[in-house]
Amino acid sequence: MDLNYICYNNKKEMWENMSKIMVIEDDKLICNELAKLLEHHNYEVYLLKDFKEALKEILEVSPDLILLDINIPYINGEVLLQNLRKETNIPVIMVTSINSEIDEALSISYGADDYITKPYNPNILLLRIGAVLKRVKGSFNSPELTYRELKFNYQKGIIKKDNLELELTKNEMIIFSYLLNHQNRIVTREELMTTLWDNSEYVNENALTVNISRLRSKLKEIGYPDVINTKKGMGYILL
Amino acid sequence: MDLNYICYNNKKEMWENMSKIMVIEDDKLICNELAKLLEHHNYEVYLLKDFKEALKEILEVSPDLILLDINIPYINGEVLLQNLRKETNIPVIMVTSINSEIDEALSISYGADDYITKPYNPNILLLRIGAVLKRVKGSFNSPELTYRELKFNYQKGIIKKDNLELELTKNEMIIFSYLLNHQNRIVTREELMTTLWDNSEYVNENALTVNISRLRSKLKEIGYPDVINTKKGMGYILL
DNA sequence: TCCTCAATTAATAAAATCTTCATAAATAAA
DNA sequence: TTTATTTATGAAGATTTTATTAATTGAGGA
Repeated sequence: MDLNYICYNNKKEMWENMSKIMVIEDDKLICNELAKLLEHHNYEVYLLKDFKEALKEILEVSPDLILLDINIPYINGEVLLQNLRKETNIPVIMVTSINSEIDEALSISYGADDYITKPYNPNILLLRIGAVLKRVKGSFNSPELTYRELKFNYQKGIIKKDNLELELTKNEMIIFSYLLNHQNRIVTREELMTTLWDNSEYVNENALTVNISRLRSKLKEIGYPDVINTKKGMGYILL
Repeated sequence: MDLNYICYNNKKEMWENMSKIMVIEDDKLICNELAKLLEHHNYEVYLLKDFKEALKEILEVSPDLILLDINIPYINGEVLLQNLRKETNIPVIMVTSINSEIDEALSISYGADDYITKPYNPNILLLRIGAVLKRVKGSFNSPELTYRELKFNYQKGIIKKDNLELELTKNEMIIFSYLLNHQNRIVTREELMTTLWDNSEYVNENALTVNISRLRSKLKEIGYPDVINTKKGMGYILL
């Protein structure tokens, strides 16, 4: 059978959790790079090199997201987008050439969910993809924050070290990620309190202490006993 | 010139004391109200209505704080926040819609310094803004004050010399940073007293002396025995 | 309904830092 | 040199802040 698209990353056992992304792009180089990038981030990638039957194949594959290059020869990406929108709501991220602001405005008015200009930063692309998928599916692979040898996945609520996994509770996660995101300074207890409990009525001061204590002991379990440093009278800081 | 942001309150003579706040929000009504509110409280307000070039303009304006609406169309505020965090530590307060608990949690995981839900009480917003600014006040633009070969990081509460690190306690930090910020003159003991204990009369004169003594011995540890110079009957000065 | 687990409170313990005290040193004045 | 005044230091003791552990509550799942 003569497939018009290529599917990378066909580890079937993972399919259920993976998001399908269809890339419509005529430049082979970019195509391959994109495929690698996305594959590496656990997306299931389909490449489409031209617009022949594009619509049909989109409907067949039913990707979770389409990355659409607007400068495909012979046909205008916007037209495809317009046609697509008549059939489905699959989110589309338009990839436009540099400084074509008009395109940006237009693609959105035609129903693109986001746009990105070439040349783009791969990380930004990934973030945008993640954001769009999250909007649509309510879930997406949130990037993992790393701290030393630890990988912290907020969405899943786990910290990984090699193949050790640590499950954090909601409060522990909030504390850890706040500290993680402010490694450069002392974080006051007050700050953590508002982060955890907003302006909620009165919550015992000690609740925070207890939560930190538990978080510490969990971190200790995987060999990080002294990462949360107490600055008495000032707050905490991640070492 | 076609500015993408608007600057309110441009009384130049006040700029130095004023904090710049960049508001990223698409709703014009809210925008204007916010601008009025903040302006009225002597903030220098910049409005950004969409995300085109947001990052670039943020870096250009270099605000002291960013108020970021998470529900801007086309792109996700979280993505901007993530990207922003790669470049700078400008504090961000996320403004989230009412029933988006996920967003609240996420904004923290992405490194927001605080969040507030719509509709918000203006006074609470102001308080939060004040709190965040106070945290970073003074030290934001130059997180590390240098003194000879010493780097004093107020936010981390440490003094570094090469790879030696000295941890200071709260009082020691207050004293050292005060001296550091007034290197050019003699600082009276009285001044230091009020800085440390405000006006509480009940504190023994000697408490200050003892605190200075300890600070000195710590500085001595890293090879700076004589930096705090006593001017008998007058005060202290940093050599 | 009961059970489980996380979150909070409560009670107590442990630290770290701060202040005081007693006394010594340093400087200025007489 | 002597004396007075100011500052230094070292070691308690006190205070405040944070930790720990256990008990209670409360929500969600079996």
